[in-house]
Amino acid sequence: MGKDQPAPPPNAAQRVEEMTAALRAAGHRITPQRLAILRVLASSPDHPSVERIYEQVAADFPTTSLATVYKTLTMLKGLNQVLELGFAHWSSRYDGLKPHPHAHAICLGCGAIVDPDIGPLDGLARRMAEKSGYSITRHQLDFFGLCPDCQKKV
Amino acid sequence: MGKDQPAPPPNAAQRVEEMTAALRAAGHRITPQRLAILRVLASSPDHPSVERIYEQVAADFPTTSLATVYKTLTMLKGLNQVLELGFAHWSSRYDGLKPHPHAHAICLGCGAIVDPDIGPLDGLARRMAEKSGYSITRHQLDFFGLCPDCQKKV
DNA sequence: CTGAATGCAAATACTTTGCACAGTC
DNA sequence: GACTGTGCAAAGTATTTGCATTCAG
Repeated sequence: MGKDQPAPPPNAAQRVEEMTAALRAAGHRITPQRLAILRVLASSPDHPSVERIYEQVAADFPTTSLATVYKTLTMLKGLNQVLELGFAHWSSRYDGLKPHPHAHAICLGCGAIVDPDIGPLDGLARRMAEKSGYSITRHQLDFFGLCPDCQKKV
Repeated sequence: MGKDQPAPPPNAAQRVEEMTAALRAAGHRITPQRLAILRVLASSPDHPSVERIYEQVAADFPTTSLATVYKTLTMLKGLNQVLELGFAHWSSRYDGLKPHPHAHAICLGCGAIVDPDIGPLDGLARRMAEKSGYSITRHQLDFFGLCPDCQKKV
């Protein structure tokens, strides 16, 4: 049992299935380590960092290495089974529950990340494509501020 | 004379003034190195990297160091005189012309960055604040894809 | 003159890579 | 049994920091 872990989402088991299937379909093997990583991803609505995923995996699987976590995440990213939230000054965070681009709010105080549905960005993406001439394949929208808890602490 | 540098924007001189004033107002000194950095920022619509800024500054000012460029940019960031576009797997890029958050399109082929006006994100920011309870102070919206030139090359 | 800024080099943080061994299919 | 995946350690990249020297105000 973790510290203040949010409740695992209802579709966790299903997501593990999907990710497993995607790996197999791409000709990759399902090792115990990978399965453990998938389970962590599928049950973490809090967008864990590599380090955090590693800690949780290492709990049941002490011999796991950070490198394996990195490699697995890179693989899942390539299969669009996990969304990487990359930042300049902090380590990346990962979303294995909704592996398609969507807006996030990041707390500058404690690092908490949430992703309520605020509607699609298709309109903006289309306008950007038109005005820039770029062919857009991916996007990242991050709002930075303070979460309710950290607002109180100031 | 640079390589394929875009034309410097008309308000370059004015922006140098503004940035200089902001530095002075904050009690910082205007050194030749800093002035050179400001000039590069004010005349670069292409969102240069630190390395690129450094190269240009070093052209007229061979003794400049990367550390100074980093320190100056951090300072300007704090004064909201430059916008940092931070990414996970590439070095940050800087916008000294429009130092307030706005959408960008990044070419995954050549790294070109453009920022046509696609309208404000206030609505989304408000919705995110309401739904998340976060107090939002800053945002970053990036579209990734291929620029017109790189589309041809594929 | 005096304290802030520079420039060098060393340190840091995160991520990737090479390779021998282990374990899945 | 073949060959991918793992885990360790070393390498790589981007950025920050410490400190003696220099210089702007």
